[in-house]
Amino acid sequence: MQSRTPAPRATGRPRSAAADTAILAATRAALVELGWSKLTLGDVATRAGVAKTTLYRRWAGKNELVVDAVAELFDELELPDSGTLAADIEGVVLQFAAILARPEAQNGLMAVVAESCRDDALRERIRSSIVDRQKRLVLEGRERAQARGELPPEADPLEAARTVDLIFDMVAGAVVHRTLVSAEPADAAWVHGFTQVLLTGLTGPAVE
Amino acid sequence: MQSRTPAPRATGRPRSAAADTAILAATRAALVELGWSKLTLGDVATRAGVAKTTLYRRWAGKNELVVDAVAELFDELELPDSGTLAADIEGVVLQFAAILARPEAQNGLMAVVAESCRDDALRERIRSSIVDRQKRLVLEGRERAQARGELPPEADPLEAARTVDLIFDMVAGAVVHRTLVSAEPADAAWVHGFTQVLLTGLTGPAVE
DNA sequence: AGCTTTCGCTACGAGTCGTAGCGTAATGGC
DNA sequence: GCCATTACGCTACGACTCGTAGCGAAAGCT
Repeated sequence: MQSRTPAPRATGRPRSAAADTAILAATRAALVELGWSKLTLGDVATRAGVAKTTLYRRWAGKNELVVDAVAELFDELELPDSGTLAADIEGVVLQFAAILARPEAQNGLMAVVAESCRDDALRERIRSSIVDRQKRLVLEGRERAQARGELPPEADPLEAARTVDLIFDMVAGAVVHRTLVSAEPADAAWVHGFTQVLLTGLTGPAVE
Repeated sequence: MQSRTPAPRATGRPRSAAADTAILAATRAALVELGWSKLTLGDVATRAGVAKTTLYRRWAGKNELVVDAVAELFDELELPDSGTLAADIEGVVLQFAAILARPEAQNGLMAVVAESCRDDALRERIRSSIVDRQKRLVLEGRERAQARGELPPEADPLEAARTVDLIFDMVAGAVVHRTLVSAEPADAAWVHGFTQVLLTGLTGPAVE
């Protein structure tokens, strides 16, 4: 799931699974204390109680390691079934905001996204282990809302995919920008206002 | 405006303004070719035709230099007066997307934002030289739309400021996420759909 | 002139990188 | 139980970047 296992051999000493979890935890701790730029693989190895060479045997570099370490933070994301689309959105956005509020997520996420601009393999790794898992929530929430009749059904599947992508970029982008650029907390009040605008638009009912 | 001038002395040899522009241009060129992580100040100095020590005399480090280099890209941002709120939004968002499509902006922007998580001075520098200039466009566009009657006027100035912040995070966040995370172009079709959702909401008229 | 500040250049210690080499530990197959 | 195979811990290494110090020369102002 995490380190790209290079076809696990049937013979020989198996890789320590405990080392994997220790390394990823140490990476997050180092992200909190040092941030991205001052994080060194040697330091992570020391924290995790493993040799530096072990790190290089499992991950190609700092980028891949941090992606895996941060990806685990998003494992807890779940789509609540609150009964209404608005409540579903507010619930999942609040979860997302809570993860982004953690310093290890802030320090790691933007840095690897920046690196992915020049590394397609890294971008693919981010997409498969972080982004797609988030996007699935949008897909499920949309289907649920359409079943409830809260959203009009899409006939064209290609058009539907475009809409899901748009919504996803709007939701994730707004929370990320609020948290990391504006540096303000995406708290319950903000999430409520955001959901109102997303559902009814600027010209719609007053924003609460 | 760019390098934090340390109280320009009236006496002595003045700093070469040509060196400043050459350094910032060289920084952008290095961002395109090398990306953030492999960009070194020694390389920038060589490209700009100045000594490495000159760089360190003007900027505290890589972060500050890249912020100033990227900030210049946003100088061209202007709010068009298209007659309707929707057209105004589409116009300015397309401009913003065009800037974010440039590799020097992609490589530099996210990296400095990531660094700013652990450096309040850097965050303030980004805010004053990049973010606030963008936010002013939202403010102007909103006032213009309210004068036209396209948006309801806000009585409470504090509430109005909150709404402007929300809209700004939604617009900038969506474009940034689309461009840098989803890695898809924010072209005219996407901007049109985005504007529709922003104005009328998901439950409003069909997206297109 | 004389003063002040900047500039280009060189050199330096400190720190990190990623790898190679070695002996040892932990599996599965015979 | 023995052996082949792989992972592990450890040390050491060259290469590179960092940020700074020191110097003489250049470019302004009064």
